[in-house]
Amino acid sequence: MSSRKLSTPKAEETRRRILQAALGLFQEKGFAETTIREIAREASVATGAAYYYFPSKEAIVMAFYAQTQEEMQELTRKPMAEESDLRARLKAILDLKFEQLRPYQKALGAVFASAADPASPISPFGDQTQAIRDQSIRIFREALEGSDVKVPSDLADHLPRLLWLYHMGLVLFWIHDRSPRQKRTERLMNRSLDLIVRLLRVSRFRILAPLRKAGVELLRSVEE
Amino acid sequence: MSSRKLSTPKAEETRRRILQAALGLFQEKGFAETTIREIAREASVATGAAYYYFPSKEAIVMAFYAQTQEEMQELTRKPMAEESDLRARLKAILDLKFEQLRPYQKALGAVFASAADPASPISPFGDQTQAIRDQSIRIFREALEGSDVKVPSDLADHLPRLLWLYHMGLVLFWIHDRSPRQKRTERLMNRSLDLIVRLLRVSRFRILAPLRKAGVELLRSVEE
DNA sequence: GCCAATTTTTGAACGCGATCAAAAAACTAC
DNA sequence: GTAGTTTTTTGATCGCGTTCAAAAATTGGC
Repeated sequence: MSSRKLSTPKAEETRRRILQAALGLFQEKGFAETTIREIAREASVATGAAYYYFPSKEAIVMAFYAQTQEEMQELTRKPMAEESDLRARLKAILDLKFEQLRPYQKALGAVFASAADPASPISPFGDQTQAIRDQSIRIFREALEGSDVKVPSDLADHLPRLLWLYHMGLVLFWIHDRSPRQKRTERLMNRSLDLIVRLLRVSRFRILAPLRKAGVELLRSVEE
Repeated sequence: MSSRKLSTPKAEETRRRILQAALGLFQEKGFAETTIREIAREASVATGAAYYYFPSKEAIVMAFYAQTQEEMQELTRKPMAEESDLRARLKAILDLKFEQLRPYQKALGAVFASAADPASPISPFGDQTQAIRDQSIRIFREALEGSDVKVPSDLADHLPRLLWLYHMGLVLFWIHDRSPRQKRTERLMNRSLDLIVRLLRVSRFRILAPLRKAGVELLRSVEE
């Protein structure tokens, strides 16, 4: 994440200035179009200073990940305490997420671009993002555990990860969504939530047990 | 794709030399580590020549897409004529795909990296790759139509796209798969194929009709 | 075969992300 | 306060992808 063991003098302020300048510019012009030189200029430091605090341009995005994930942890606390219906709990998480990411929609296109490259340091699936990812998955675990839906235990083990993956897919769709006010994402979210909750409810039926078992086997084989 | 309206003198040969040099180097060292200067040197042309034939480094990858897709069209002809079991037909397609891509596994990481960026010209989901994508989806349509499985027509409309998406997911998994001889991908492929075929077989059951309908609604909302 | 028009090839130049030796500032112990 | 050490900042420098004006090669009409 950061290249420094945050030695926390007042010059830690510089780091914040650089991060803030970067996010502002990412928001304004996107990730690829923002140059390190601009970021540094905006933050009133020399070009090299950005590299003193962040090992790369992409690492700045990592810092952004971490920051938004911490915010999410806070933001979801209230709805998780107030609501017990699973659909409502999941919708609350997703709504908060999109509200939080909205200003960065354009910038995130380029960020997600690294999603699929195992070599990229900012891949949401890579080693370097594991801590942040785990924290994000935990939110879905809590959403499940505090809800009224009872899921077969073999399936329940995999559900938080699966829901996290689902939410990443939604974010990916949202990034591409050029419809007015992202109505298509809204529709997809509502319909997919319906389907998910219905699938979970029928997942306990005896007739579907062999199918469910095949599904769980599949999930197990993915998780090594 | 190509920047030239392939004026087809013998200097079209140059284009082939550049593409071949690029693919060789991508295979050897990966996409990001291969420089345009190297490609040009390997092809015995000046740096700028590469840009005369390909608008960018990424466009070379696009040409690679197109070429492999044409090969796939050829390669799948035989198994599609010989086999009628759906699972076997799908497995044949996937096996051929992985066999074809194996030499480029490392290079493809970087290629797929653009998958998620709507702005990237080489995103497999973007406008510029539509022709190639459609051709790829057609292979799955043929695999379905020539098979023995009967699928409800509302679902059948969406299946080729869905199977294409599934196959992209598998390729993505395969790129990340560092297990010996990609055994994990092999396992995931077999189990997911089992599940898909089973799901298709039960998709006609009356009891599941409402669930299926919800699923089809979901698919429809994605496809605008 | 010749010359004008066109296509192809060249390599210097640009701004980029990133690096690093050295300068400046901040901190520590006395 | 001062000297020595560490942290922070600087900007010149590197090789990269990409651009482009100009040179070279090719083509087509006569």
